[in-house]
Amino acid sequence: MRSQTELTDAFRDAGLKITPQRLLMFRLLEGNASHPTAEALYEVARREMPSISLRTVYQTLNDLASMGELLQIDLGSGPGRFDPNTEDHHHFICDDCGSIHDVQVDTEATLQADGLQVRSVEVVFRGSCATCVASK
Amino acid sequence: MRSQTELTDAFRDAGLKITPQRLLMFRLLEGNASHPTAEALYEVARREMPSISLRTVYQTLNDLASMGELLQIDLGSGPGRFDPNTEDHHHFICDDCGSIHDVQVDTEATLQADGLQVRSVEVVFRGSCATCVASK
DNA sequence: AAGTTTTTCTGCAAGGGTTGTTATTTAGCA
DNA sequence: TGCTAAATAACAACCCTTGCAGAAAAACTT
Repeated sequence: MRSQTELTDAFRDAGLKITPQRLLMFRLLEGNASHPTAEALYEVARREMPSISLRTVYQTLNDLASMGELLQIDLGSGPGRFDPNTEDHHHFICDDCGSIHDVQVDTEATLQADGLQVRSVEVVFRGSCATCVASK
Repeated sequence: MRSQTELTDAFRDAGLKITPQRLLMFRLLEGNASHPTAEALYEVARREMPSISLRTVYQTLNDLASMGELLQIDLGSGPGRFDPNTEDHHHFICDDCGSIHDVQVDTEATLQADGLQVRSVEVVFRGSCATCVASK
């Protein structure tokens, strides 16, 4: 995700208006490596802006995601997670505590199935994170 | 997924009973490479057994999945898909028509993040399948 | 700076997919 | 054949997300 200043320009360029709610979201997401849910962001946002609605949080997250500023991670169950890190990376999910960790993997996977036009690759690792391994 | 005979034994061993509903599900799933949804299986099952409930379909799918006889694939949105092929393989999802294709990939991905105890790896490729590429 | 337009906001209702609940039925065994 | 534990069908409820309406606010215009 780009900086608040750049996002402001990008939103204006896209014909979207800059509102206090959106600025707050930009701020909460910048550098956020916790892979938060919409609900979690909503809770934090409410401390600064009690009147903000969950609907607006979802709306802004969707806007950012469709602009490519945000990645949405689906865990198969439970709410979706959002990741402002749009660099090429993958995820490790701790089955014990649910935490998500960014991981770099050299995937030079070669598809053997011919005729398939690959547009994206998502790799999800599951297991136990260092903290949970230690606490066993 | 194992054969109906083996599944019958496995269910009995686990203290689960063999019912007509379960036998029907075994049959519908054996060798099924269509990655069906619960709903889709329900529709097919109803033709043979009109009284079967969607709840029972889900129940049996969950039982099979927790016994490791079935894999559940999550596409991020829409209903979950089920795969009786439990061999080590990955998936290619056509973004155009939604079809799912099994693919073999040599993934010798080496995790660089230390301390993470990997238990499973899920790789999801997205793009356009051969059929959809041809129809463009 | 005030008016106007257009977008966004909030609050709430509704949606899809899956699971919980419960009374009734059934499989498996003595 | 009768007993007991488990499975079933039907229905309600759940979670997460999106649709909708009217009120509010941002940005453009003059």
